[in-house]
Amino acid sequence: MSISPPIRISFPDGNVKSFDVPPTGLSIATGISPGLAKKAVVVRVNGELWDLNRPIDRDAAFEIITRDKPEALEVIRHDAAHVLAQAVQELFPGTQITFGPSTEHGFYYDFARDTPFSDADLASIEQRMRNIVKRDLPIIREVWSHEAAVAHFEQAGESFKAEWIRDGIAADEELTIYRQGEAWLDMCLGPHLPSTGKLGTAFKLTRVSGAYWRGDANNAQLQRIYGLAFANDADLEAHLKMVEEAEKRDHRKLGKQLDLYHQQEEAPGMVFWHPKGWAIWQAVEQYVRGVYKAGGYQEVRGPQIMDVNLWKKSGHWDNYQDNMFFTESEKRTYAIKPMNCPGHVQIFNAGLRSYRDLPVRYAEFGGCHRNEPSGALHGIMRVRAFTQDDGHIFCTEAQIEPEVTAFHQQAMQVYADFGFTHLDVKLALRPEKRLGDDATWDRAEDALRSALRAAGVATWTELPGEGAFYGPKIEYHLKDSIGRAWQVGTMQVDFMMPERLGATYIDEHSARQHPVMLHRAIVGSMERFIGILIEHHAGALPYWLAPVQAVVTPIVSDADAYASEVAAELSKRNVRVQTDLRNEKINYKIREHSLQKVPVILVVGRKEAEERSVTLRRLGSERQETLLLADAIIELAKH
RNA sequence: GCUCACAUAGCUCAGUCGGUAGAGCACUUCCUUGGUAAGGAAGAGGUCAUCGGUUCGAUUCCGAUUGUGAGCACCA
Repeated sequence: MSISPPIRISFPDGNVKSFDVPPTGLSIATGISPGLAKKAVVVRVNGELWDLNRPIDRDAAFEIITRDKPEALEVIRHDAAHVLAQAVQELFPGTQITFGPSTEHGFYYDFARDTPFSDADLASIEQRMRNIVKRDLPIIREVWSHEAAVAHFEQAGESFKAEWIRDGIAADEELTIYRQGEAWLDMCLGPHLPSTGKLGTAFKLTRVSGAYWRGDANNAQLQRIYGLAFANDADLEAHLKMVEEAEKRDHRKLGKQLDLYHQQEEAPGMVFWHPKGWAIWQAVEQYVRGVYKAGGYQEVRGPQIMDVNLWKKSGHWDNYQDNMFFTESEKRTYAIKPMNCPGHVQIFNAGLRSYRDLPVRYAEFGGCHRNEPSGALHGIMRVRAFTQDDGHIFCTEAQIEPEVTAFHQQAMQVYADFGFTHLDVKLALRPEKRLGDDATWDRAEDALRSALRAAGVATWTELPGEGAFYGPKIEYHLKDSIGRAWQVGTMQVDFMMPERLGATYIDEHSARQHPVMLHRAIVGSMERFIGILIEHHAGALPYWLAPVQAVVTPIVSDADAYASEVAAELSKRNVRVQTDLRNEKINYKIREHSLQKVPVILVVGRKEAEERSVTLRRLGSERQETLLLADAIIELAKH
């Protein structure tokens, strides 16, 4: 028997300890203190997370990850997924396991089973999970050969697992199996907790839904069970509270409560804007119109329908015919426009352009219709009829970078003006189905990268395969009240469309050239953006966006005439103001207008009518402030 | 589009193990003129999403359709 050299373990504080026999994370932790061993979830070995009971067979930089660390939470959640899988297989034999990762707040696991899980099943599955935790089954890591694993899963009737090992795992990749107790195992990269008891009680199954095997709609439909999991009960409780609060901000709920818009069965995915909702729209539109102007854009307007041949030329028909609406007249088929760019190209083409004219910037509040799949519709965030703050810049290749940089800065200013400080910047790269050659795509993608750098963006996420069929794009994403991210702005470089639709300009050598086309939007869809605004501000829009900025209400009917006069004066200064002359007590009216999120309530009684003053109360404050009418007008007319 | 769930008054919801329905708020009328988050009384309001089946009888059970919700897929 040869004597192996001692194993050197170095700790984060710089200490180094030698072991003659490979220690485990748990044994090292126990050596330090039993308390630490109890709190330990996994260990970090040379940067990799390892199981507590996996022998450390090499010299290593070593760190103990306790339960309160973010990395530990991920392990806990992943473990919950495994416990869920075991519970389901114990209760419903014959159900196949597939995958079950951790998520932002918990975990899910996808199962293959003919009968759907019911809500009642969910409750009994959760009970069984708690039972498995109580049994405190040891979780053990084993390394298997591919053949053994395939044989095992096939014999067990787990065809999805067997398929994944064959197709999804490289032959030279280490394949690990985690046993959970005597009878249950799953293939998994790990790491895991040392036993199911360590999972604790802070988990909860939330819902069951469909998902596709390997994320492809052509594959088998699986059943996904979602759950929440946290390190302790208090965190789970806090999360549930937060979700409850977030649901109160849902734009669909607030849209109804604040009487902003409605949707109905006869027009799925379309919006009926009520006066108050449309007032918000107008405020946003006026603001964006100013942005167009400041950015050197000329506002234009194209037709709503155009001959389908134009859409065949542009390539939209090939890619999106299933998602386009068509109409027909006198034996011609027209497409209801799903985009504004071909229209803008027609306007560009209507005259002879010189290189001296470039860049040409067109903008439009362009109404578009897209026949989105029914399952995609969501309030006013994802609709079939929407309006883009769309713009197209026709320019030379050299002008791309300054144009993109200027756009980025303008976009960030717009988001800040609307109260958004945090947003994600992404760069979507060439998709599989695309126009143009790779060299052109290389140039387009690099142009966007260097423009982002020039604009001072330090980090962005690159999304391979997510670009438009005609070019790569920068995307700006905001999150809704329940954490779902929505794309708002975009900037896309397009070398294809001008050529396809015959856009040219005359260069300095009198030669015809195709310009580069930049597609850009800042708020994106007006509908979606207003939905996000409603949620972000929980319905209490800032004064300049509020549909009703002020309500004037008398205390006694003797002051009705004065209240109307105050409202008329404010209205003259373009304040969106209403009166409330109803025969109700002031408490009642204050409550109602406060719930309607009106930023300013002006109360007038006999005293104010005599003094020609108003008593002003701002939303969110109980403070009252009496001002002379003349001063109040100046104050409220400031937008 | 796929899986599952849901659809009752303007809104939020209850209810009917099959005998055509109820509350609160809102609305209308009357009383009340009240100083900063709900004053009181009376009244009116529903083909229980649509279409079909089972049944003596369907809002209730079954099926289809439409729409909505969650997730998946999609998002020019």
